[in-house]
Amino acid sequence: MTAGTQATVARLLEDLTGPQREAVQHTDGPLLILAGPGSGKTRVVTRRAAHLACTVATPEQVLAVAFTNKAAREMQQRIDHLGVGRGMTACTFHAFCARLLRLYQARAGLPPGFTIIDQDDRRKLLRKAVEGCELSLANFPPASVEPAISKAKNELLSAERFADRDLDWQDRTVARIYLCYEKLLRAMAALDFDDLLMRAAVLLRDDEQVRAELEDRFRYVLVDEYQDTNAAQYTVGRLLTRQRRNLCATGDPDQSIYGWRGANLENILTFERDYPEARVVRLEQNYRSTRRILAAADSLIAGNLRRKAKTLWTENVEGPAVRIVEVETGEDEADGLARGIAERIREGTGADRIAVFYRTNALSRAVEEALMREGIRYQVARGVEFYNRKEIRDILAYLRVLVNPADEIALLRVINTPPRGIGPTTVQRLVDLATAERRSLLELIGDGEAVRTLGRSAGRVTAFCEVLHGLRPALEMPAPQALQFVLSQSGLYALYVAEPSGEEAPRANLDELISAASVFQRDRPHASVLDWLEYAALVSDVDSVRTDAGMVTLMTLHAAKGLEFDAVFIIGVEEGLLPFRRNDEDGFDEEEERRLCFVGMTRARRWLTLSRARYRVIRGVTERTVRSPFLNELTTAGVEWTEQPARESSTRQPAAGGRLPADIAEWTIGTVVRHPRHGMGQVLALERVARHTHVRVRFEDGATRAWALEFAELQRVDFDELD
DNA sequence: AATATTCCCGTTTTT
DNA sequence: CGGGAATATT
Repeated sequence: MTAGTQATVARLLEDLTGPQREAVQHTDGPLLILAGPGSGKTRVVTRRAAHLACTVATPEQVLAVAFTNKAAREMQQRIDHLGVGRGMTACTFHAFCARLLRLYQARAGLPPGFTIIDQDDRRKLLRKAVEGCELSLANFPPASVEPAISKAKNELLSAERFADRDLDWQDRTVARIYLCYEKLLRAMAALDFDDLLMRAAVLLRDDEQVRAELEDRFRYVLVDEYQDTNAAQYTVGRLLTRQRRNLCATGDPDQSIYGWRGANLENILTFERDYPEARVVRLEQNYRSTRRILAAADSLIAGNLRRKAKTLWTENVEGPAVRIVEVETGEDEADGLARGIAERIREGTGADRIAVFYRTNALSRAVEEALMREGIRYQVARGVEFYNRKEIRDILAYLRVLVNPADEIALLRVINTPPRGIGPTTVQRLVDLATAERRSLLELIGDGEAVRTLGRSAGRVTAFCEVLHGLRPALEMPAPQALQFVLSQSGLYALYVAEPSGEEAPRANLDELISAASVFQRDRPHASVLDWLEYAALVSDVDSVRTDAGMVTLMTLHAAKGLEFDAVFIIGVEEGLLPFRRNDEDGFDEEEERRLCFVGMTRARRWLTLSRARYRVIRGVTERTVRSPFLNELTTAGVEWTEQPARESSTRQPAAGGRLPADIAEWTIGTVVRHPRHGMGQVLALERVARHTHVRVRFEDGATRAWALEFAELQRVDFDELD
C-alpha cells in the first residue's frame, strides 16, 4: 500500500464510531448492516465502497445497488465526493437489470431495442389481454389482474409455469390472461418493470457464462435498503455473489414500506440464515433526531411484532415536544400547518429544511393552497405524474417507435397525434389487416399496396409514414436535440407550443423534459437516444426534488425515505388514511403502515408535528374521521396534544349555546349530539323544510325532537370524546 | 373525423 | 373531485 493510499484509508476511517468503522473496514465475506434511522448508514456505505476501491478492489469491481434513483444518485455523489471510487457502478435494481439485459440482449433472448413500458401501458396491454381471452373487463378489471401477474413475475414464475400449477378457477383465468399478456409483450418487443428483474434473475440463474462474467466484473456487491427487496431482486443479489459471497446488505426491517410491491421483509430478517458466516453490524446510535422525537418514534414502532428488536439511542438534546394537533377540517389543518411553517421560517429555519408528508398525493392540494395564501414557496414531489402528462408521453412515444418498430402501443398513440385525419375506423382496419396478414403495423403502414386498400384515408396514412421516416435522423442525435427535432418535425410543436389558444403547461413541461435530457446528456456524453429512453422510463419526478432550493418540500411518506429535515409535519393521521385501508382490501398490512409512519417521524431532526382533522373531504364528500390508532400509541412523555381552534370563517356562524356545523355535510345521520337540557342523542334525519334544514334527534329518554338547524342548541360529540 | 358532452369510475405508495 | 371512456353533436 502506498503512502498516499494509506492516507486515504485513514481519512475514510476518520470520525467514525466503533461499529461504523467495523462495517467500513470489512472487506471479504457477507456483511449485514442493520442501520436504524439517522445512524449514518449512507456515510458508512459510501465510505466502505470507497475503502474497498482503494484497498482490495478497483472501483470498477464495486457495484452498489439502491432502490430508488434518488438514493443511487446520492450514493454516487457522495462516493465521488470522497475522491476515490470514480468508475464505480451505483444504480437502481431496475436500471442495473435493464443494462444487463441490453448488454446480453441476445443471450437473454430479447429483441434489440426492446421497450420498457410503464404501468399505464401495462394496463392498456393487460386490457387487451383480457379482451383477447374473451373475458369481460368488468369481471377482470386489469387493475385487479395486475398484482397477481406482478407477484408471479416477482417470484420468477413465467406464464407457462404459472399455468402449470394446480389452480382454482380464478387463478386459471389469471393464467390465461398472463399467457396472453406475455404474447402481446413479445409481439411489441417490450418488457414491463417486473420483467426487467425477472429476466435478469433468470439470465443469471441459467446462464453460467454470463454469471461468471458478471461475478468477475463485480467482485463486491452492495445492496442498500435490503428490506425492500423482492424475491427477484434477492435472487439477483445472491447470484451475483455466488462465488465470492461478497454481498453487503444494508437496511432496517422497521423501514420496510414496499410490501405492496412484493418486497419481502423476510429477506433481511433471514440474512443470517442465508449467510451463516455473515458479519452483522448494528448501527443504533441516532445522529439526527432529538431524544423526544426518537422516543416517540420508538414507542410507535414497538407496536410491531415482525421485527428485529433494536435499541435506538442518541446523545442529542431532548428538544421541543413532539406535537399532535387535532383540528376540525382538512382546511383548518392546512391553515394551521401553513401558519406553523411560517412561524418556523420566521424563527430562522430555512424553508428547505421543512417538509410536509402525507399518505396519499391527494392530500397535497389543501396544503398547497394554504401555503400559497401564506406566500410560502414550496415544491411538490409528484411521483411519476410528470411522465404521465399527455405531451410527454406523446413525444416519448415517437422516440419509442423510432427505436423499436414493434412498439405498437407507441405507434397507435402517435398515429393520429397531432390529429392528421386517421380516425378509429382506419386504425381498426389497419390493425385487423396486420393481424390477418401477421405483419407488424409499421410494416403495413409502409406498404403502399396495402395502404391503398384503405381508400380515402390512404393518403393520410402515407403522409404519416413519411413523417415517421423523416424523424429517423433523431436516432443519431444527442437526446435533447432528438427531442427538439421530433417536436418540430412531428407536428407536436404546432399542437402544444405554437398553438396560440393552447395552455401554458404543455409547453413548460416539454421545456422541462428537454432540459432534463440536456442534464442527462451532459453527465453521459456517449449516451444514445435509446439510453435516454431507458432512463426516462425508469425515473420519477421524486428524483428531481431539490433540498437546497429555499422551498418547503411536500411529498408522500414513501418518497420521504432516506431524507431528513429540521421540521417535519405529517398530516392526515387518521384511521383509514394512516393506516391506509381500502374497503375490500385483503393486502392490508397494519405493521407496514406503522413502519411508514415511523419512517416519516424519523425524518425529523428537531421539530415534529402530526396532525389530524375530524372532518375531511374525500372525493368531494365531507366525511367524519376517526383518530389514527398510531397517535394513541405515541405514549412517551415528550408528546404534547393540542386542540387547534377552527379558523374564522364567514360560513361558520356562532352558535347559540352550542357549536353549529359549518354546513350540513358535517351533520350526518348517526352523528352523536349533546343538548343542554335533553342530554345525549343521535341524529335521526336531516330534512329540508322551505329555506331551513331541520334536524331530527332521538334522545336517550327515547323521545324524538326536531329543530331548525340554526336554532338547535346541539353540540356535536366526537367519537374520541366518548370513553 | 373531430370536438363537445356526459357519465361513471375508482380512489396508495413507485420502479 | 377529477380523469378517462363512452356517447352525442357538429
